[in-house]
Amino acid sequence: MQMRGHSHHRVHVILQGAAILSTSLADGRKQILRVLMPTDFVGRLGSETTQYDATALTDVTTGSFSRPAFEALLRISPEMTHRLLHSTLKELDDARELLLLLGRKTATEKLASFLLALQRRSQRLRPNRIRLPLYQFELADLLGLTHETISRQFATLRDHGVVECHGPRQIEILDIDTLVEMSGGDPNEHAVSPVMQ
Amino acid sequence: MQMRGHSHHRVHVILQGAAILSTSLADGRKQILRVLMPTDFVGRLGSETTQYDATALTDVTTGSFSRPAFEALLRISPEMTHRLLHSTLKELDDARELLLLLGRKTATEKLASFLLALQRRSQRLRPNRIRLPLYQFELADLLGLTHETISRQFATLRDHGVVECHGPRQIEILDIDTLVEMSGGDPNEHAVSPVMQ
DNA sequence: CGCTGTATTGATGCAAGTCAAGGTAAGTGG
DNA sequence: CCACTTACCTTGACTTGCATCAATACAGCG
Repeated sequence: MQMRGHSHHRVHVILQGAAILSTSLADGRKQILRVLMPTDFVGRLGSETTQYDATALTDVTTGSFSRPAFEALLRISPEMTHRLLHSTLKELDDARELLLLLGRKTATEKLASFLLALQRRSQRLRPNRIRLPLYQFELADLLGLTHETISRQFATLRDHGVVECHGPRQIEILDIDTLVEMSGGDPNEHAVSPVMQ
Repeated sequence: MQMRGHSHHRVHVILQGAAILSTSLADGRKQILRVLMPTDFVGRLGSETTQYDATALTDVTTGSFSRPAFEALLRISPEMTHRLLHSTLKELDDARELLLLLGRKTATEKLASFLLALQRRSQRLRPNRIRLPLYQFELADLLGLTHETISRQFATLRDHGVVECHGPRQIEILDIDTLVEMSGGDPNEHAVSPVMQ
């Protein structure tokens, strides 16, 4: 699957597999905006103008609506509208987390944060063993780095015994406390008493 | 106005004035997520966990709902739900534009892009005269730079005759073509023919 | 076996950060 | 009115984290 700008004015839902949503500049610099997972929507839901690229990471199966059909569905079903609203709000929160990462974190913190977010998300048999959905060179485009820097950051994580790599896109977290330390911390951990003036 | 984490589980609507929505790391590094303008919503709409800071830039008047009251409103009024959905989708698009800027643009491109976005938005008497809603040091926290870098970028824009500064937070765009050139361009300008495999 | 695509590692350069010292303009109050 | 403060901006010297460029390694596979 490779789509430019969600052609045909259709709305898609990811049913199985993973994909990435990205945008890029004229000279080829690319920024991945989101890793799309099952239940995620893709398409021109809001503005008529903004277009993104969707690229499959694995085999993907999707459901698909024409724009008018989708709008009719929303008109008929408040239930559906609420679900879409909540998933959009979740996407917005995820995007904002990424804004902080891209704008203010160092390379080390970026990778550590990403790995922790991934671990939080994926509840697997062995929780410290995670399958990376992306290659290192794709990770670079998600974290706003080069693939060389990603490789070097993985190397230092390995050297410090924080993670272990088992083949490509397969890593194991050995020392999660150090990883948390290296991540620069969550924004919400320093929550202070509510104030309003 | 200064709020930490939208206390009281309330939802607010900006009616007049401007504010910023931001988040920050434990050590003080800060990322501005959005400049809030009239009609923007603030509050814990989606997740129960994520908290942001809202800070007024000017005098601000807001409308306010308790969380249950707001949820009741959404249940009763599909009209309202649709409006909220659309504004959330718009916020998501804005956030994604900022993701590209933070992850992949240079300092020059960041400032140029910001000024162009500002000009696009604000339809004023003299279109090339714009009031910056933020001080330079706040701009730094929006664009993922330091205030020194912002100042230097303004200096080079001035030196090249692209903009002129009339007092703080008041600038005039003299050469919009060069500014567009310096902005690195829009992601959508290189749109290719739609493909889907 | 030799591609092709991904990852590693080293050498070097530079954009932006850091540190530091003013500058300017708008208050404030003696 | 003028010292003094406060808040924002500017500029310079220096440092550094990450990018860039380049070479090599490695694994899967047709």
